[in-house]
Amino acid sequence: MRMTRLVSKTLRADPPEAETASHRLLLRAGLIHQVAAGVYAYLPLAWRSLRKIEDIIRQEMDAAGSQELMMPALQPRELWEQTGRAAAMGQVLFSLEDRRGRPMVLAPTHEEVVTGIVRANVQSYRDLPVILYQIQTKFRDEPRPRAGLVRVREFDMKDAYSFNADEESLDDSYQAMAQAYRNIYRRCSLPVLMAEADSGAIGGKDSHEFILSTPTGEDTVITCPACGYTANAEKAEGVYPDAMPDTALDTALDTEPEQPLEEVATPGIKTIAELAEFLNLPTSRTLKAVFYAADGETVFVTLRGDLEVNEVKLKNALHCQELRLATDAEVREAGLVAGSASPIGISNLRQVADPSISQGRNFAVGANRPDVHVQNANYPRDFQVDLLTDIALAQPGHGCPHCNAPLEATRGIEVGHIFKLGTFYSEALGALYLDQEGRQHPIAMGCYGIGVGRLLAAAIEQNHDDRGIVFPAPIAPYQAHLVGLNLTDPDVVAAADALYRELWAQGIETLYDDRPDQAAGVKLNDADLLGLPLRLVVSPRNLRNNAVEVKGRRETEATMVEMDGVAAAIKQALGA
RNA sequence: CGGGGUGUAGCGCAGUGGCUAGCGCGCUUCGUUCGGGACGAAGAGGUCGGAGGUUCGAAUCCUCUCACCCCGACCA
Repeated sequence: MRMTRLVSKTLRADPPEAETASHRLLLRAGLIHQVAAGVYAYLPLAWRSLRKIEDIIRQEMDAAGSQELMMPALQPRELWEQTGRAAAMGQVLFSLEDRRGRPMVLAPTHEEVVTGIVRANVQSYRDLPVILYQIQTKFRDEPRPRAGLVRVREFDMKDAYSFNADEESLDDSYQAMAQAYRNIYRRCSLPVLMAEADSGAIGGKDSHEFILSTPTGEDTVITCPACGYTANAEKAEGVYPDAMPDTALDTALDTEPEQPLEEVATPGIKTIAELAEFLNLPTSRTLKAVFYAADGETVFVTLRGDLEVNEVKLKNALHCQELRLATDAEVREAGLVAGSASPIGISNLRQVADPSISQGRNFAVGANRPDVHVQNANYPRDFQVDLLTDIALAQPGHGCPHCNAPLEATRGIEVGHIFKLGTFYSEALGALYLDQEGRQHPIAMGCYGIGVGRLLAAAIEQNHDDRGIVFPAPIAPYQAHLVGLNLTDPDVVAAADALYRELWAQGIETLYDDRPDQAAGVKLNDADLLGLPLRLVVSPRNLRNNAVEVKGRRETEATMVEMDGVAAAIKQALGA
């Protein structure tokens, strides 16, 4: 490709609206063009890169025994009513009407349609297992698109669906997909973490996310450096620090006898931090009360003062669709005193608590009266709860649930997610098969997603320097960036043109900076910005030595190669 | 949806009631330059996000509205 014919232009300065590296570089290098919030055109350079990612995905998916197909993005809304997901997805589901007024949606994912396809085509255990995949445009009306291609409303996703006779077979498909995913990321030069993840309201047993560690990521992953335990923070379990054996305080806490309840005046004290300081106690000797609205019902949540609520765990525990913090009005209406609320004496609300409330004794807690707290609260002596279950957020420093070593936290971008779905969709949509004995069963399903554009963004997030993108060779739009310097010199033009033709003839994808009127600095800076693996410079100086200058994007020093041997040298460099 | 911010030339910005709306980059033409973002000269390019209002007069003041960005609850 000649740069004089390339539609996109590089930007001289960073676009001010772009915060994250990938967003900034995608815009600046002319790879994407924004059309609306979270809606982007992929310009030719990006599209070449995306197609390479797709090729890698296809090769690995095919190798794992799955079959590619293509499903429609436009679907009847009715299909989504059947599984209840129209309501579950809410505003995220792009909805429209056709000319007859029939409700339609732009699909955010394809479980409904793919299950229908399998229902129509699979009747026997002999037809299973099946894994189907596509690479197709998805639509999600996200509340807040952000960071360029990281979070958008229209995006290309590789989505795969496995259909198996039983759980054991499902596990085989799941493992095959997990391995395919690892291969895909490795081939894209992306070191990912495979983290245990929440499987969402639909349920199912296993779920893993593939997270690329970057400081700008939206997700937090909890890892154990000792045993390798890795889980999304929303899913992760942690052993609370007080339960760890080596603090004197804990031993004291465990043996301390329960003391009688005692009111204490706490003027103006509203937060846990203030309370702990006022009473000269660690926050782990207080109880924290938080109020949520779960599908409209106000729920009273208690956990130890040093812990935070994991809303995903709470949502799963409550089996509700919508969970949010209760508003001030709802709190008042329920008769609660924000800043001094207490589970003691609450009888009109559903109460949920974390087991941490019984790790330790004689807690300080609110008194349900302003400016008063209570000391020496003990569960279950002083209050009861309707549900006692793990709803705490694992935090760095907490103990690993497997080996008790201190956990660490990492930010990252989710670049893939795999789920065991179980039989939710096959039951809702009647995708059944007959086993050897002629008995009917719902098909066990799994689903597996990779955001292709997000993967490109993540690759750039991970592979760049202060001069620009550093494309991993397998996903670079072109392999070589041929720069002609001083192209007003006919000899240089002739030599560069000839080399350009030769490289393509040798199968080396080459971008040719044939702009006649740009200064050397502009061209070299653009080459760094675009970040193709190899840069070749043809110039009068090099031509006098009958040589071409070759430099890898990550290298600081160039090497001179004889003109005749350039193609061979490039092939060797790219092969290595 | 809550909070914060921005809309003026292709891009980045200046312009707080007064003449024909400016600056830098980019773009066009000519000339000079030519290895890390050149120089000179001459040009082209604007519904000042949109609608309504106030005023002799609005990019500027008021009302409404739309779009986009950033921070929080969701996901590939």
